[in-house]
Amino acid sequence: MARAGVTAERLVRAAADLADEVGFDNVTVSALARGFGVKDASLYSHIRNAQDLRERVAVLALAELADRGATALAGRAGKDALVAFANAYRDYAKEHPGRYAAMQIDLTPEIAAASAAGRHSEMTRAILRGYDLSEPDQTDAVRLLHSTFHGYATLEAAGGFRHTPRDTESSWSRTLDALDVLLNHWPRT
Amino acid sequence: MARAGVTAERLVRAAADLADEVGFDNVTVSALARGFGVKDASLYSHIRNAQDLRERVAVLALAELADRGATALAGRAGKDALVAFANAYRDYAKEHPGRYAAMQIDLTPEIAAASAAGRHSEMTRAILRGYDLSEPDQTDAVRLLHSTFHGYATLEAAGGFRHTPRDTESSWSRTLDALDVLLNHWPRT
DNA sequence: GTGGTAGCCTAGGGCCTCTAGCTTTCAGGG
DNA sequence: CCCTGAAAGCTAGAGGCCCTAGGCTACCAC
Repeated sequence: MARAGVTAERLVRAAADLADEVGFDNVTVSALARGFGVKDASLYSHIRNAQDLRERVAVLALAELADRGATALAGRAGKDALVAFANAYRDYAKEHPGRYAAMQIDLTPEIAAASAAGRHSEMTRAILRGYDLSEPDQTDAVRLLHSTFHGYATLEAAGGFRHTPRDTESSWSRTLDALDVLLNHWPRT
Repeated sequence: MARAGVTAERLVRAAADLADEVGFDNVTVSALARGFGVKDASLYSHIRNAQDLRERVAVLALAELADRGATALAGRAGKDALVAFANAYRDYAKEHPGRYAAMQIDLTPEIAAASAAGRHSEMTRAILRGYDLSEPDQTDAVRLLHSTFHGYATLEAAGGFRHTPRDTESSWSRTLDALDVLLNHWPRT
């Protein structure tokens, strides 16, 4: 009975990789066990259940994306920061569709609080320092930016833009230009 | 052997209702059969398989939402149209989370073409008639609007805005103001 | 009445989740 | 060098979901 050397961490990483390959919905405990050459039941000493596994993948993805965002923001301000951060977001979604999908599951407040989710809001807020916005406009703008990034990434990944000839790269670039203009012309209360 | 009177249409409608109640991911052929007081296998003469069922729910939701959008747009133009359409979109997502989730699955090109998906783009484009935009800016703006509506609706539904005190209603209203400003100041090429 | 068809059924196989309880490996202390 | 306890795996098995194959039955049209 040779040990496969399974740990919770390796398991979650494998699950994330599998998600990127076959889709988050198709990640199963059984498939994962097969990948490690081990029986399904053996994995339950590392994870509580399938839901737990999914949540861990979500937390991993949130942390990875937060790191990328932080790198993108480093040393940039204003539109530069906006573009760099937005690209980090979209690129991650394109490179890691499974991980990105995992991020969308509804985390319990406790898990969400312990995750990197907060860093995402902070960073989006940091971008706005390059623009002249005070509360509550800032919060509204954060929500708009986050919505737009997320919406664009998911719609593009789901092929929602395929039916129009216009290439998504140019559209994305223009969308960022537009958001920059928007933040500069934010309607005052 | 009393007949339960199952038809594909009633099945799809029941699936959609169930999705709104327990979440789209938890809609199962078995649960649906139980609801009709019928065995699982009996449903397979009405639907091809579980995936087929999901697609039909998606198509139903797309059509319903398109109808609401059309009603909202009737007799309105400019910002009025923008706000009415956006609200129709968001309200539908709030009232019918399961149906809304169904709309996000990746439809095959054939099914997508036969669905009301095209009407959605058309309507979004119609809103832009109130603003002065020509191609390719129009397509880019359509994508931005759609992304933002969709992103806001999904993030709000997933509770992504819960951690900030600011109420989502006001944020939404201001977001629409901002989008109106944006369309009026769209960066020219 | 009598067909035909549509609606339901039983039987059964395959995959996935998860629990319970047992065996083996391995590291560290006596 | 042996012993032992924890960690890593295993088998068995129950339950749920998906789906196919093939048979029965209610109902409508003629």
